[in-house]
Amino acid sequence: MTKNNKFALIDCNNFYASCERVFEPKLEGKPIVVLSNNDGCIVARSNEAKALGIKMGVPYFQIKNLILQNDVVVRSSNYPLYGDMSSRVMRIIAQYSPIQEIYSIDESFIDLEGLPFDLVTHMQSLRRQVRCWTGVPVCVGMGSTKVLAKLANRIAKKYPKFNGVFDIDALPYQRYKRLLRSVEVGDLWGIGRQSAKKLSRININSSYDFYKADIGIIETLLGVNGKRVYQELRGHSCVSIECIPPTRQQIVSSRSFGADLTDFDELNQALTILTRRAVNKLNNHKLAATTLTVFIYTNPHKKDKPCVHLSKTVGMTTATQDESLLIPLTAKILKLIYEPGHSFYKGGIVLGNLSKNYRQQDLFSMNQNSQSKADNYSKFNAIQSINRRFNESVKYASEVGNDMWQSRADFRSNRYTTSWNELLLV
DNA sequence: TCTGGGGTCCTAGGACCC
DNA sequence: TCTGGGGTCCTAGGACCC
Repeated sequence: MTKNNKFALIDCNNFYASCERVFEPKLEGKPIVVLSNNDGCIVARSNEAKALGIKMGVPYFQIKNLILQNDVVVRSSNYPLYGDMSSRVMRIIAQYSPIQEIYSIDESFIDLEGLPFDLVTHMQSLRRQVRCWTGVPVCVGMGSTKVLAKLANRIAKKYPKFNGVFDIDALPYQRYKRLLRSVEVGDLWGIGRQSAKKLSRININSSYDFYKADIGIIETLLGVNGKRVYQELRGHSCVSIECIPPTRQQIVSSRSFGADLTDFDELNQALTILTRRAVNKLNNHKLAATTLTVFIYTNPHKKDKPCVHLSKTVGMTTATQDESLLIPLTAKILKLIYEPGHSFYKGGIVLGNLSKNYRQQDLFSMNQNSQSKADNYSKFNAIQSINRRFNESVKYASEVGNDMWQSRADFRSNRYTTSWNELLLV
């Protein structure tokens, strides 16, 4: 290690559940769960819900009884609300360090190295300010590597005596050792279920077992990623902060449908709308794509029916961001892969091989009537600006249909911060 | 009846080249 | 009987993250 790194990980506590509470304070102290799209699985739980033994990721229908018996409050996920709350939290965090990485919707790393403050006090004031300005509770973990900051955050959350801020570097070795013994290796950042299983076969179960292990064995078993975690756990920083998000490689837009679909037109409606969403994202990032993948799946959980994965990728000669090309192309690909007789439960599209959108011309189409190209381009722009202003009011015919594909969201709260019609009433 | 969505990176294997 | 060595690129699948 050449320099003394110092990272902090700020993580919102039970983020989605906390966002719901901000706008419904009567939920304070009650068990809350938030469901995934289509009200399928549990994706967030308040502490009270965790205490009831509700696990992350379990299907909602499997624990419906438990939920009813314990008066658990259920919410469908409300991404416009969470996304907006997240950006408010992130802006506050940014004031506490010049170097910030927004790692996920509810987590941010900042670089604390060289800051002329007492770091624990500095982070306590961050916590207070986020809580006070947004209503969202956060905890802060500090360490000389990202893996250690993550681990420290766990401790900050778990033990109230630290008041939400914990610096793992401050521990003397004996206590650090004890801490590692109490954490399963699979709870380290970067060690997932499969790796934990492999490690368990050679009697590595706790983080301390992992810490003590031979680096060669770890690399053989887990590859470079495992080796990185190992080194970070020993205080050698291998993963740096990324202030600028790397250009994305692909844009995915997919859904499990509200009901199983068998009909071509129903599938086409769903995929058209999903394509439009992906294209909007593409344009927001000022990117263009050269490949388009369309896929439809039957439900793998239904054991009595064959599990069918149909998909096809096509490449285009030039990178495009034009929905008037991509939407018909989706329909064309769907026609190629579609097989009648199956019940499809999920589908989507992937835009791949993304590049910066320079509106580059195809070398081989230079001779084409450039006037028709220009017409096409201005039509595309006109539709886009109308849709931005009037809420997606110009549609493709294939976007209109029976809406059978629409996901369930039976328990959605209001979009309090992003929709005029859904403001909080006082 | 009912089982998320959106990403990244790594690795192994195939195709291809000289 | 006997079938090189070294390299690149692409893709599919696996593992991980939230």
